[in-house]
Formats: sequence, structure tokens, C-alpha cells
Amino acid sequence: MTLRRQHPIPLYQQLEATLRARIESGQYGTHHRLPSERELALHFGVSRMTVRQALDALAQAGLIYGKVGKGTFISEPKIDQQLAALTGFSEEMHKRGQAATSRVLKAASVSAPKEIATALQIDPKARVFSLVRVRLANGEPLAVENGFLPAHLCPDLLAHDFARESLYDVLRNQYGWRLVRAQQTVEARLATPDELKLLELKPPAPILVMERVTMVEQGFPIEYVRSAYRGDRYKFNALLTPAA
Amino acid sequence: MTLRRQHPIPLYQQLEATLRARIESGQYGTHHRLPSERELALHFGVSRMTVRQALDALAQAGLIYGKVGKGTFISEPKIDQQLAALTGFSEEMHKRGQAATSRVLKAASVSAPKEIATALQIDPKARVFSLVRVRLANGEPLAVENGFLPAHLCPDLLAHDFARESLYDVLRNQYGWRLVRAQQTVEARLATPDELKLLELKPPAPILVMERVTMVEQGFPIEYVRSAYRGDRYKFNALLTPAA
DNA sequence: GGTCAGTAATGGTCTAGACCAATTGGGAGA
DNA sequence: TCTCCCAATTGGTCTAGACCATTACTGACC
Repeated sequence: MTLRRQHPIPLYQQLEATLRARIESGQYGTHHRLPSERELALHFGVSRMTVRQALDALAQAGLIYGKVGKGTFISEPKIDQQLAALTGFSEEMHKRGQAATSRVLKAASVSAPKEIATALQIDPKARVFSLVRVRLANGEPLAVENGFLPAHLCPDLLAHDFARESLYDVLRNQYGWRLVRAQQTVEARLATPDELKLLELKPPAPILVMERVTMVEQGFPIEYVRSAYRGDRYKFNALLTPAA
Repeated sequence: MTLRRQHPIPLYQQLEATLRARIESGQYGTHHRLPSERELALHFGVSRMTVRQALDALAQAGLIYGKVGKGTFISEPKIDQQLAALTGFSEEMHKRGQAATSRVLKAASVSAPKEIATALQIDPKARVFSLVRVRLANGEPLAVENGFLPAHLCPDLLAHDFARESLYDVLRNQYGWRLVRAQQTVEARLATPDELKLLELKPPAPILVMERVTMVEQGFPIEYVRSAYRGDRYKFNALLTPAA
């Protein structure tokens, strides 16, 4: 395997991908020692700093760790992928191997309620799109999702059919927003009468309530969403890392 | 502000701390442009690559973002800190400004049950420490915590008094483990009779169940813990980032 | 055999350059 | 006045070195 210069993908990312593939294929065993940085540099014909850029990224991702004087070693594999890592419902269900569909209950442009405006850091009564959907996994209702997006960040959003399309896909690909962070809270409570009906439950039913504020690269919010998941069918999953 | 050479803390970390302090003090406003990398290098008397090491870390943390040809800019501040970022109960409550205490229900060395051994990636029936505590915030019961740790990774663990001491403090400072990752799941269900009594609740009471496997730098698990939080008093908080 | 000093290798840090693509601003020309 | 092109600036990438502390290995000496 050699790297290609004059290629749109930088060398260190090519190297990172190459090493990541080797690691994830199990070619190196757990706690196996990688070739030294100087050997890798020589072998791939790049400078040692470029090798380090690749290794730093892999260490950041938790795949390897280094010890001065000893070498760089493979970490033990993660139990699980980051199922809920900044993905929307559609992507998450796809990763879980389930078919995601939607029933749109509301798709409208409204004036932002006070608490929504606060969460989205916009002026009260600014225009926001309100999107209410029942989310189904394999045809069964799993959650009621209530989302708000500032209208000026995604004009003509409602032209899309969100019974079929993924909201995050549209934000990323149609509007070019880079979603880089989300502040999320999760709590447990009993289902309200509305939720009982929409989710086809009988009382007393535990509900997992998720609130999420999604931020773009520039640091301002682009979406506030509050979802009510069936407690008996859904488990929220996160990979925690040390505080920044 | 100048940086100190011949100092145990590397230059790029000193610079990162300096810039982070400036940003978090609000000295630069939102979307304000930072001095260019070349200007920073000149001003602090270091090379541009060292400046970039500091800026990369800040970008990784979401405090700044760069645009080729334009400059490096301050992101909008995060709404919230990463309350639950790989912290134990004691640290988390401290961040929330509450007093954390414990009532130890069990502290024993046992043979690992099968599912625990699987989660901890150890041999079935290997020795593990079992630690069951009722966790109180400001004197009121908030959660029942059921933890397991492989005995060979922390011998004599039970010599500590976990009614007072923080488990994570002991793991970090007494045993020198670096906790770098945790796989966590959160779900909602109704309280069991035991939980109703320990948490002083009346049925039907929603419970937030958290399961966590904490990993050290080498990638193997050091702790499995299953906690039952009162649904009416606790909200789980996480900062999501893009998948690695 | 066992101990200890010297040496080689390693990851971590740092330098002083370089080229590139994207962006910006100013000036020449219409 | 307006348009278009060129030059300067910027962050992103890359190089070929350097020194350091930690670690492991190798012999020499007791």
C-alpha cells in the first residue's frame, strides 16, 4: 500500500485510513506494537511529522496509545460504535439495522415560543420551522419528535418531504451546514395521554425524553428537538470521553 | 503573557491554556478573528507548527474554527459544560453544586456473574469487587448504584471507605489508571419494589437506568456500573460529537 | 551469576523553512 | 464607475532536521 501525492486527500489522512483499516481488520492483535514512527515514515516515504498527524488522530479516536521509549500499541477494540453520535433518527436506525419511517403530524412556519428562542439563541418571535413527526422503526411507532429550526438558516426547508427524507441529510447536503456538536439531555417520566395514543401504549408507561440542541461549526444552534421515546423499546447509547 | 521554556509543561499546552483563558474570559467576542498563526508565532516566540498544535486542540474542543484565506475565529460559547463527561457521581454532583454522600449497602469480593464478566471482558468467575451504594444529593436519595471492578486491576480496593471517598479519585490517584472512554446506555423503566423503598418513591415511578463500562487508556474495561436514578430528580446530560 | 554503566531506540516536543488553495483588497484598464 | 486581474494574506499540509526523557538491551566488571 502506497500513498498518493497530488491527491485531494492529504497524505496524513490517507495514512490514517490505511492504518485504521489494518487495525480494524484485526491484522494487528490487541496490544501489538505498531512499527515505530520513524519506520512508518521511511516505509511510506513521508516525514515523521506527517506520520504523527495520522497517529495523533488514531490516538484521539482511542484506537492506539503511545509509550515513550517503548512504542505505539493497539488498544483493545471498542465494544460498540458510537450509535448516537450526532446522528439523526434515520441514520441511527440504519446503524441499528432497522428501517426508519415517519408520519408527519405538523410541518409549519411559526413564531418561536420563548423557551425555544432561548434554546436556539434567536430573537423571541423570530420565524422557526416546526416539525412534528411520529418515528417508526420497522413499522412500529418508537418516538414522537418535536423539532424547531431557525427559518433564516434553512429557507424553504418545508419544501422537502420529511416522511421520506432525513432532516440531517438535508441540512448537511442541501444547505452545507457542518454539524459538529450537540448538547443533549435525557430524562425519564411517565407518558402523557397524547403520547400513550401516538405510541400505542397503556398506562403507566415509562418514557425516555431526549432534548437536543445541535450546533454548527461556527458554534450557534441550528436545531432544537425534543423527543419522547417508548421506554420499553429504546435505549440511548453514548460514548463518553474526557471533558475538553 | 509569555511562555516559559525549560518548563515541565510543553509550550503548545502553555499557549493553548493562554488562548483558552482569553477566549473563556470573553476578551474576544463571538466570531471575532484571532491573530493569524504567523502573528501568534512571532508574538510568542515559537514556531508556527507549535502554534498550530495549540490551535488544533482548541478547534477539537470546539472553541475556535478556521477558514482558509480568512483567519481563525471564536465559536459561540457552549451552552453547558460536559456535565457527565467521564465523571463519577461525586464529581458530577460537585459540578452541579450539590453535596454528594453515600450509603454503602455492599462492598465485597465476589466471583463475577456471567453477564458482568462479559461486560468487563474477563474470565467468568474471576474475582471482582462488588460495590452497591445509595447515592444522595443534598441528603436526599437520588440513585442506587451497582458497580463491579476486576479485582486484579485494583487490589485492596475495599480498604477504602466509599461512603466518603470517590471511586474515580481512588482509581486515578491511588492506582494510576487513566480513564479515557466509557460506553454508556440510558433507558427508562418503572421502579422495582426495592428501588421504591431505597429511593423513597411511590408507584408508579419512572426510573432512569444507566449502564456504563469505563475503559482505561489501554482499551480494556476497569468498571461496569448499573445505576437507577429517580426519574423526577435527575436529568442525564451529554455533549455529542461526530463519530470518530 | 549478578550488577551497573553505556548505548541505541522510542515517542513527545520543537524549529524554520516550503508549497498550496481560498480569500481579500487594490489597482489597471475599459 | 465598473470590471477584471494580480499580489498579499490566511489556514492547511508537508519536510528534514533537532533535542529530550523514558525504556530496553548489551557488555564489562565484580
